Amino acid sequence: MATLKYSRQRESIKEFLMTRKDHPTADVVYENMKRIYPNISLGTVYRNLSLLADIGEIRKLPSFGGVDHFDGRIEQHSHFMCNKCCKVIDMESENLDHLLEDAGKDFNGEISDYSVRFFGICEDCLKTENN
Amino acid sequence: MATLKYSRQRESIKEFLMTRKDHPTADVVYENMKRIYPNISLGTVYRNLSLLADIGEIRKLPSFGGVDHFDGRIEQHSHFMCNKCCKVIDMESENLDHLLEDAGKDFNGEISDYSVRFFGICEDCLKTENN
DNA sequence: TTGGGTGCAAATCTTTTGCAGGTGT
DNA sequence: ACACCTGCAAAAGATTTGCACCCAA
Repeated sequence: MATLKYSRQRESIKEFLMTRKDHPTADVVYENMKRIYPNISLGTVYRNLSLLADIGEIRKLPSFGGVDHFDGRIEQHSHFMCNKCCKVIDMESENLDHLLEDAGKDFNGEISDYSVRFFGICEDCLKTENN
Repeated sequence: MATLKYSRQRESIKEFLMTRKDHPTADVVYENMKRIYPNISLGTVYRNLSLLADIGEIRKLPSFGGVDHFDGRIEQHSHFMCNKCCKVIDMESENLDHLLEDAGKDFNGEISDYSVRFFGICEDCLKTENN
C-alpha cells in the first residue's frame, strides 16, 4: 500500500478548496494553482484531487453538468446546479439519512452512499432572465 | 423552432429503450441498433438520444460512473449504481417530492427537478465478493 | 421543394497515464 | 537510497459537430 508523502502542491490544492464556498472544477483549481506554481501540470491537479477524494479529505461531485466538481466540505449535504450558468450551490437541507434506511428496505445489495441533487435556475440567473 | 420529422432510427431507439429494464449507455444502444440498421452511426444515436430526452420521451441519467445512461421510464424514480460492476438499477422508493418542497424553503432560485442516487455493491457482486 | 435526418469522420473536451527526472523521509 | 510525486505530452473515452447527401412532409 502506498505511503503518503508530503507535497506542497497537494497541500495548496486542499487549502484552496477549503477556502472556496463554490465547487471548482479541476480546471479552475489548475488555473488558480498556476499563480503559486507556474509550472504545475493539469495531471498533477487531477492526481491530487483524486487522491484527496480517496482519502476523504475532499469530496468529488462527479460530473455535475458534464464536469467533475470538487468540494472542500466533506459532511453529507446536497447540491443545486443552475441549468443556465452551471454554478453548483450548497443546499442547506436537513439530514436526509432516512433516505438511506428507506432505500435499504427492499434492496438486497449493500448501499454505502447516496446523493441528492437539485436542478433549476439560480437566483442570479432569474434576475437576468428578462433580457 | 424545429419541426420534428419522422425517423425510423429514432423510433427504434425509443422502442429499444422502452423494452429494457436496465439503463443502457449510448454505446449499448448503438450496438443494438446496428443489428437493425447496420450502417447507423454513433452520431445519430447520440443525436436521437439527446433529442428524445429533450422532448421528454426518455430520461437521461447524466454521467453515472462517468458515462451517460438512458432510461425509458420517465416517471421520477431513483437509481442505484454498483461501484463494482457499474450496473444501474431502479430503486422503488416511495414518492420523494417532499424533498423538493423542503429544499425550496430556504432557496431563492427556482428548482425544477431533483435526482436521488444511491451507490454501493449490488446483490450479484456481493455474492462474488469472496473470490 | 425544403428543412430536418443520416452516415462518416474529424474535432472537442475531460480525465487518465507512461515516462524520465525530482523530492520527501 | 527508495518510493512517492511532478511536469510534460500523449492517450483514452465520451460526446459533439461539420458536411454532403438522403428522405419525409
